[in-house]
Formats: sequence, structure tokens, C-alpha cells
Amino acid sequence: MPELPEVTTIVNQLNKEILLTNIKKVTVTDKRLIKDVEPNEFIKKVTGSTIKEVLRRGKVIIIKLEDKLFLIFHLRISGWLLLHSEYQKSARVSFELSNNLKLSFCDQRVLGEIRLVEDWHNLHIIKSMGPEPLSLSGEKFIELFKGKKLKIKPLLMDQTFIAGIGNLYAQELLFCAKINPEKRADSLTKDQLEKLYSCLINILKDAIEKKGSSVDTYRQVSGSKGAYAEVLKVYQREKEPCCRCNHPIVRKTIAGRGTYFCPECQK
DNA sequence: AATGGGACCTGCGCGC
DNA sequence: TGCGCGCAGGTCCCAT
Repeated sequence: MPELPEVTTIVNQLNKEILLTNIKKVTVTDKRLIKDVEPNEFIKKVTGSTIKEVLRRGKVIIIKLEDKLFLIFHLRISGWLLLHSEYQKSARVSFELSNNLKLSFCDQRVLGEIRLVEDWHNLHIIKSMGPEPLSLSGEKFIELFKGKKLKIKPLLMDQTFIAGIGNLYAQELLFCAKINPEKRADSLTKDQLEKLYSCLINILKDAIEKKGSSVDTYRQVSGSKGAYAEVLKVYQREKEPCCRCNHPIVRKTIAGRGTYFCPECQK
């Protein structure tokens, strides 16, 4: 799933390859991805625009076209962006650029979203979003937990609590911090929260360095896989021995989401 | 405030 | 071989 490391990888790569290119042609193969605007109007407004800047907030990709025109992408579960044309399978909306690259929004399950807005700060998803984890000090991070009664895992995945953490990284960082995903957030000790903070920063940075986790459809803009899936410790490793204590990894549904963890060393 | 459910979607893996 | 079914996942929305 595209979470903070995957979206960061995509945004970094887009900034290297498509800045100041002009959008020459837009092709909408699947209208369902385009939200809040008629596809024909979308095509008309976007065609001829120049890509000024590519930004990220949480899992949202923001492409600045003009001072008051922003293209917004949300990859949701199965979306990915391609710049090189070998893997055009599932391409649903494509942008042909003046540097002869084609930017394609691909999405197997069609739950992704494309919007066109005047001011991205006004989007509901942006306004309600919690802080960026990589811009957060340890003290600020620990303060966020005051009075939170939710189980720690769904809390970490709550985008209004902290931005960019999804199902995969929530599980990996709880394993790293040796915390049971069902623990109530307000029952964690200061030591546990400090450990969780260092795991959060280290795992996100490492995953960005490895260009994300390709466990499903996610790819870099080149079509290559990210390398972090190879070092996942618990995600999708049910019944395999825990790398710390050898106890089999367990899968359990927590708050409606599949969750892998080690019941022996995550307390 | 927390929790649970359904909706959106497709492709995969399962049982038969 | 092939059918039908259930599941996965992020976000929003409704109900309790």
C-alpha cells in the first residue's frame, strides 16, 4: 500500500523528472477516478498547463500547475504512478508531457482519486490531517498521546492523529518498539513511547531510502519495485518464526484490519 | 469519544 | 477447467 515512504519516493522522483514540463494531452480511460469535476472540464483545464512543483502531505500528492490550480492525487490502496511506458497495465488517466514522458495514474481497484482544486489547503483531508511524523520532535510526538484511549495500532493509522502511516508501517513500527498492537495508547510508558518514536523515524527513513515496499501494486515511477518489502519483519509473515524470539507470527483482525505481530515479544 | 459496520472496487485464492 | 464466494485495503459516512 502506498504510505508515507512510497508517496515520498514518487514525489521525489517526479520532482526530478517532470518539473517545468508542459501537459500536452490528457487521456481519461476511466472516469471513476476523477472526483468533483466533469472529466471533459478536467481535461480542458489541465491540458496546456505547466507543472511547477510536486508536493506531498501525508499520503496526498499535490501537483502545482498555477497559483490557483492544483492537481491532487490520492493513490488509496492500489494506485501507482508511472513515467515510463513499459507497464501501462491499469493506466486509467494519462498525461503526455512535453519532455516525451507520459505520466500515468494506474489503479487496479479503482479506489484512487484525482481532483483539481484552487487551494489544496482547503481540502477536507488536508485540513483534518495530523502532523508529519518526520517533522515532529520526540517531545511533541509523546504529547500527542495524552488522553488517547484508542488501541495503539488504529491510532497510529488515524490520519488525523499523525499523517502518512498505514496498515503496513503501523505493524512494523509496533514490532520494532515491542508493543502489542491492541495496547491502549494511554497505557504506554514514556520509555515505550520514546522507543516508538525512534522506531517511527528510523523505519520511515529506511523505507524511503529503499524506495518503499512493493507488497502489492506499488511501484516506483520507473516501474521498478521498492526494496523495503524484503526487510519487513511481521507484515504478511503469519506462522513464520519471529526474527527476535522465534515464536510464530500471528495474524489477527484489529479494528477491522489485518494485523501481524509477535504475541511473545510484543507486550 | 470510541467502536462497528457498510460502501467503494478488482483480482486473487479458495472450495467444490 | 470453471464457477461463486470471501477477502484485502484507505477513507468516508452512518449508527450506536
